[in-house]
Amino acid sequence: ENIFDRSRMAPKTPVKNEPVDLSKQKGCTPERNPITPVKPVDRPQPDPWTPTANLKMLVSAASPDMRDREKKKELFRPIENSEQSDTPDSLQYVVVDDCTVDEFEKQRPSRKQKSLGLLCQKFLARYPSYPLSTEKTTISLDEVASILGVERRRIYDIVNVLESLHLVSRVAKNQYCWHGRHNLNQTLKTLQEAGELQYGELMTFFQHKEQDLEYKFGERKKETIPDSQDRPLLDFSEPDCTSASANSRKDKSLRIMSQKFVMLFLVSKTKIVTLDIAAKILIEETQDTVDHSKFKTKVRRLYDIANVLTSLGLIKKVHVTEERGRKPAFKWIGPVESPGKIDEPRGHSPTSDPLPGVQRGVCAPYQICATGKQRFTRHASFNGTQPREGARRKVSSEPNSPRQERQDAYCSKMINLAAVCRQKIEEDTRNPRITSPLSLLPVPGDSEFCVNPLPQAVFPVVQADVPSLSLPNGISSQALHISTSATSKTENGKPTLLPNQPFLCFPSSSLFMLCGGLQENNLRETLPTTGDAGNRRAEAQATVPAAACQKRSSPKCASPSAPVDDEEPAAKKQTMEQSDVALSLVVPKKPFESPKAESNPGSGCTSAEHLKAFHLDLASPAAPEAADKESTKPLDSQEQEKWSQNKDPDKPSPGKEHISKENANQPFLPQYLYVQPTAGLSSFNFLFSANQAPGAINLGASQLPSLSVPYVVVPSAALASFPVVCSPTITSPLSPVPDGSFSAAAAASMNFSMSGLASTTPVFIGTTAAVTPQASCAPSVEPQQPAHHALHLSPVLVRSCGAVKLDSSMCMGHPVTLLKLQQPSSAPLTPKSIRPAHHEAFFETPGSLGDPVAWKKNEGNQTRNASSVQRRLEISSTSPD
DNA sequence: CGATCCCGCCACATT
DNA sequence: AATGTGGCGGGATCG
Repeated sequence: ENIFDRSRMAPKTPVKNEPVDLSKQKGCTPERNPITPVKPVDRPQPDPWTPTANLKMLVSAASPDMRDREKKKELFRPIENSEQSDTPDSLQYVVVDDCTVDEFEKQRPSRKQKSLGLLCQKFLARYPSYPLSTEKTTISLDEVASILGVERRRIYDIVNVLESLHLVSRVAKNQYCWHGRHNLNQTLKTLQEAGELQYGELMTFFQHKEQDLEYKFGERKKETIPDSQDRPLLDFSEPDCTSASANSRKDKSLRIMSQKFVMLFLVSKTKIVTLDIAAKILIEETQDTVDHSKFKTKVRRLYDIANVLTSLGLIKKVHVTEERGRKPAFKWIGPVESPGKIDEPRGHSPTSDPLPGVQRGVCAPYQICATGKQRFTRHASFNGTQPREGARRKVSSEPNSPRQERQDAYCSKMINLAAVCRQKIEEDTRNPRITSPLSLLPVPGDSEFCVNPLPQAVFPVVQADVPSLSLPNGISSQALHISTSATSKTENGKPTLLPNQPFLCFPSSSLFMLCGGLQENNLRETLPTTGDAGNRRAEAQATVPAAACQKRSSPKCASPSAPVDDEEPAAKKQTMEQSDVALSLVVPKKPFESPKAESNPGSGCTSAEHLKAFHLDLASPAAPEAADKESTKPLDSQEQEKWSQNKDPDKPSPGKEHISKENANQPFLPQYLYVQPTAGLSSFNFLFSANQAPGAINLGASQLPSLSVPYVVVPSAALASFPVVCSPTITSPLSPVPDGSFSAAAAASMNFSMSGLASTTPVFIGTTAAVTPQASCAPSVEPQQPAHHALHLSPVLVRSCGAVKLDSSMCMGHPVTLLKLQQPSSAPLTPKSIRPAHHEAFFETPGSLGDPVAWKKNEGNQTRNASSVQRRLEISSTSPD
């Protein structure tokens, strides 16, 4: 029958679709599927000619549904039958003509027939779900478009979503490679992990709480958004595919949105996600700007994505009725793996309770591309933020070029953003870790703020461990290596710095303070339904991005009970991965605000909420762990596994101590410094403080075990001046510092997750600091602190981390030493011994600190005062020792 | 009338 | 400059 259509169509020509087909087809497929007829659907008279046509018509008349159904069948059928078609052709042909008459009815194909979902089904029908590995199916967009009788634009919609799930990959212009569902589970797993990091809490929040709350967009929207998230998870994609090459491209919103959307389902306990919640979460804007129109557009896109996912059999439409009424929603009906992932070899949690998994979170904004290549892919976090309009587009897709631009953009945006980083630890190397996004907030005045207060900001550095960032794998490789090496050295070596720490100076302008928080991922918690709800909420709230928090004051939030959270976190951790933490960096704009929002992300913000979150986090061992991990990172050597193992064990030990002692547990809020690079991102460097960040970050953070590491970013330029340094190992001591001396040290580590690869190992960078010999520098800074402390990485961390990640890690950071205000004295650690540094060092920001809670822990530090600007550093170093 | 979401303009990216 | 991509949102259709 179908065939007929085609034929008939041709003659008719009128239909727009047809014409297209013909022309295009010519090139492509005709042969293959001569049959192609399928498209006909659109056309009006579908059936007439067929024998059954009349019957059908009748049916349809009787029931629209039936009609639709029939049509669908037809559509699909063609594909299947295609072979046959030929023959009939001629016959049909004739018929067709006659038929034309029938048009009346057919005329309007009805929108449904043209739906993206239907189109997608047709598209999918053309390819085997599980193609033989041997055959490599390439898809020509033009060809498919013509065959299916649609404009290419529509095919992009489908392909983009499929690409986000790695069912296809782009190999060249107009060419995609069909992979089928072989890797679907892996992809989903990856997304789930990523999703947990990013959205775990959020989802919980929304699902439970949020609903209750209403959100009005205007306001809250922000909150929801955690901010930037990152996007990226994706790229990694299956390694295997190789197609990787293609990957890098832009991250377009559709692709990213699709992944995020899927993540939401995977993270959701109920596996049901309402459109509005999804839209809210996916709207990256941090800004309030979010407006209705934006929301509307987002929803439109979600429908597009949902249609494709529905065709894939991954979700189905449902409605949820809430208090408010019934809302459209989608339920995940695809494979669910959740449970599995959770466990991990690690085993972390159980025992660890005290320190439950820690993870460090790191963040890495980047993802690596999957492929071997190493490129960075975008930062997720960063990206997220900015994205708004123009920027987005621009985002380049390709690996190459655009990046810089973006970065630059990022920078600026970054400010706004908060990035959170997380890392997960997993035993598995394989999995790449994901990073969390970081968020940075700009501080008002930022540039200086830090500086100013401090005279040149010098910070004593402590090294803490390092935080690592996760980078995408490939990317960094080199860099990483370097760093690693450095780190490693550190480990071994000694960190020279310790003792004295040099301070760092940052150029004022460039600095920003960041606060980070940790978060865990949580998995989904269980449902909330229970009484927990309340708690949950709290959690959720916590999660909520700071911004949101800010804005809303959310009294609610306050309510949240910490305790609960704690528990959960732990549980979650265990369950889940454990430890991921996200960091967020925030720049406090103003302290005052801070209390609440300010740092949004981080600490401050939410004060209560976040705090809670933090607490939780803190409470949980995670932090410690994180620290450990970090320390480990240094090099390598240790296997990841180890590290993971170590982690647990370790944590408890040293790391914890540190952590605990300080605030670590708590609130974190560590602050970070961020320096803006003048140039593009590329130049950024981050410094981390040791601690975890407050969980704040947005999102929910809640429990993420991870640690956050604070870090600072230093602009390259800045670095230059600094002696900084890098990793301890490295030591760069060399340089003298120009200015003053600072050494920088920061070690921050970043983790990058590698994409596919693996593991995520965190990497750290060393931290030690470089020292600058000169004390000169230091002094300036704070008197309080003596500089002692150096940090080092903790051995443990190092180990663990180290090995794995080497590559991954990046290192941007230079180690820095931080001083901890509080306990400065103690500082002196042995370098190695110290390992835990983590939490130790960090900068506090007043604002962020603001939170009472958070601080409380820190209190020691003292308050940072308020001025936002000023921040002190603290190191928590190990402390007490 | 709100939920869906097709359609295709047009900006941006790539060639 | 041409062509590939794909963001985006008007407005049509569905329910």
